[in-house]
Amino acid sequence: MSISSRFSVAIHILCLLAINKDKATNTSEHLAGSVNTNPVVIRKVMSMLKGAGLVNVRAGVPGSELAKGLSEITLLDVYKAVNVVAENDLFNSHEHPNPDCIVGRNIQQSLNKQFSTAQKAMEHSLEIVTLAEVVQDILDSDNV
Amino acid sequence: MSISSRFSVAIHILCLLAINKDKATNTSEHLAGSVNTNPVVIRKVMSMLKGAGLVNVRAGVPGSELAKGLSEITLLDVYKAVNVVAENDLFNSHEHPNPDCIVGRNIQQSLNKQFSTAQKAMEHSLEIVTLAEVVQDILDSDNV
DNA sequence: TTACATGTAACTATAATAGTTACAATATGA
DNA sequence: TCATATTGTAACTATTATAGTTACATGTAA
Repeated sequence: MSISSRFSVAIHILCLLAINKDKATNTSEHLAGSVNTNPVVIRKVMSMLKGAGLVNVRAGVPGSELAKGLSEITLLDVYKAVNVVAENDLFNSHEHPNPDCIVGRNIQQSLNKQFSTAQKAMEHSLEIVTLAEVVQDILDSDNV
Repeated sequence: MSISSRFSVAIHILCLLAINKDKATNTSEHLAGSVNTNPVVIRKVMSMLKGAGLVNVRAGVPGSELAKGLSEITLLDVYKAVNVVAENDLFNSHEHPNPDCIVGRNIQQSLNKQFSTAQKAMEHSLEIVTLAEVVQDILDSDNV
């Protein structure tokens, strides 16, 4: 199991928009060239980012741009925008354990506690990083 | 995307073995009755738990038992035993971004850092909880 | 040696991902 | 206004993983 690459594609796109300010050139075709995928994949991700208020893009108008400052967008914002993991659903529990068994009738709530805590720990790690840091890291890496 | 319920099934099994010390009655048939699944599913999970040294079970001999003390088994041990998430593979990155683009040629290492940190945060959360706590929680819940 | 459990291969149904084709809807410049 | 180019989306495919199931070989012990 792995979290969908929609997330990494979304981060890639947003970094590109941050670095290339020339809005009109940021078409799905062009972005697809950098990500190395199909333009329709880009447009689908773009549609989700637009829904979350992270990018500006309009039907018929070529190109796109960030709708917020780089340092105002955390990795958690992007993660939620592209809907790769549902609320409290990183871990999948088996359903309908036997209620006639002490373990069966109590384990779900115990697991939910632990799983929820673990998921939150992961999400918190994404929350404390902004795209500004990721872009800076990319620029730094390229200048070595 | 969700992490396989093999993990929750494995925890369920281990809790049962902790509560029912009568080894011979812990057959895959019986465990399947509490988890509410097929005995073969139990045997597959059991095979992985055995491989990780968490349970004792032998071909031809009915039943099973814990191979370690409850407080010596963390949720991370179980998670690794059933192999639900590969090393550094919780997040799936898009492959082959364009090396002719500054973002394309640098984003993978930036993402790997962030994704690895997030995965470790989640796994650490599992590491600090032992099965002893989960079993105690189950017993407490049942006595309300 | 019989009975019964474990171990495992092979198959099914289901669901999600990533990519693709096709086309409608939209906006803009000539 | 119309031609053109792009976005938005539906519909389809191939691939992969999960969870469950059947079938049967293997192993143990009474």
